[in-house]
Amino acid sequence: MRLTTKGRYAVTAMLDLAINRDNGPTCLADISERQSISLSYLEQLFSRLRQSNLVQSVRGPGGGYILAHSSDQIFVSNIIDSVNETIDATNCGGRGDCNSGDMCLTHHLWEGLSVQIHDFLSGISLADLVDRREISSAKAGNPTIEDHVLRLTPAKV
Amino acid sequence: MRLTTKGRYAVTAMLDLAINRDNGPTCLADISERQSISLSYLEQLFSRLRQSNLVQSVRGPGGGYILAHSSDQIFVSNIIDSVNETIDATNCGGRGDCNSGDMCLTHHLWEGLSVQIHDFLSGISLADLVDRREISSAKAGNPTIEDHVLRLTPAKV
DNA sequence: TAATACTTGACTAAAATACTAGGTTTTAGT
DNA sequence: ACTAAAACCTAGTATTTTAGTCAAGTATTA
Repeated sequence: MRLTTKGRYAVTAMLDLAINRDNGPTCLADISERQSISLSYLEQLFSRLRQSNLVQSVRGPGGGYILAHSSDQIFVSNIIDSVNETIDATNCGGRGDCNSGDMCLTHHLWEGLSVQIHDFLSGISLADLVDRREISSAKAGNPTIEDHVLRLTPAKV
Repeated sequence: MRLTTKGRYAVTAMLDLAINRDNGPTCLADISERQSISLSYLEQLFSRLRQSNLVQSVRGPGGGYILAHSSDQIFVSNIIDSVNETIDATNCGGRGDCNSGDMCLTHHLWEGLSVQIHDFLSGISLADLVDRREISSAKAGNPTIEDHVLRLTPAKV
């Protein structure tokens, strides 16, 4: 989980798509102008979004991008995961060969926290943002904060 | 709100401090060895943490750093805010002189989302992490997810 | 008084971010 | 068939951030 302006750009662009959904495919040039994001940077972002099957492209004149799913099925976490590489939370490259077990404490700890945040953002859909609804727990089926429990390995420091 | 390995380092180091609290001040060299973070990088991070009044330094032999408050009064959001510059969510540098009002839509939108995440991390204290307790809502007074409502300006796209 | 420990600042390398430039396909419309 | 609009692709570049090193301090106290 990485949270920077890059993710904001992607969420903003996807939101633009969701808002203009009724007008058919939205071309990147329009998004670029409306949201003040460089066209080529958008192309990079949408390349990833397309590979993640969050959008579908329509080539040729009048083409552009459309959401691959309904806006209540696309969540902020999906978008951010799509454009950001995930952080390697381990110090040993995931091999688990760390000395004295200390790394495993902090590794699992941060991983748990990261899951928390991820689950939280999994509860906010594009539809939520568009409709300005209360997020999470307003919709049945979404995990509420009470559902998230940190599960950690025993401390050893 | 920015979420990278830098914040993870800071949270990890602060957690190390919380765990070793009973042994008096903890020196950065010990944290460096236990958590595999370079000493000088820790110095940079703790310079910020001290300026934010999250830790206090004890100079001289046997010195080190101690938490400036009890571990249930220090929250993950405090730590991350301390070491990361905040993102400017506006395209116009906060002057609000954006054309056609589109920026203000996305600006307020992202700002609202950012507040959500921030409030969420404000519900997780160092004590929660140390004790591996259920986070948030397990403690009275912490905001629950239901308390957070996105407040946005009217759309205009 | 010397060891310990924090402070400060300058510097560097690597990575990520944001953008630029210049193409190539694809395809709707004429 | 031609044209233009759009996706799509590749490569490069500038800036910022991240992560860390190095060096020369200052303060504390055993």
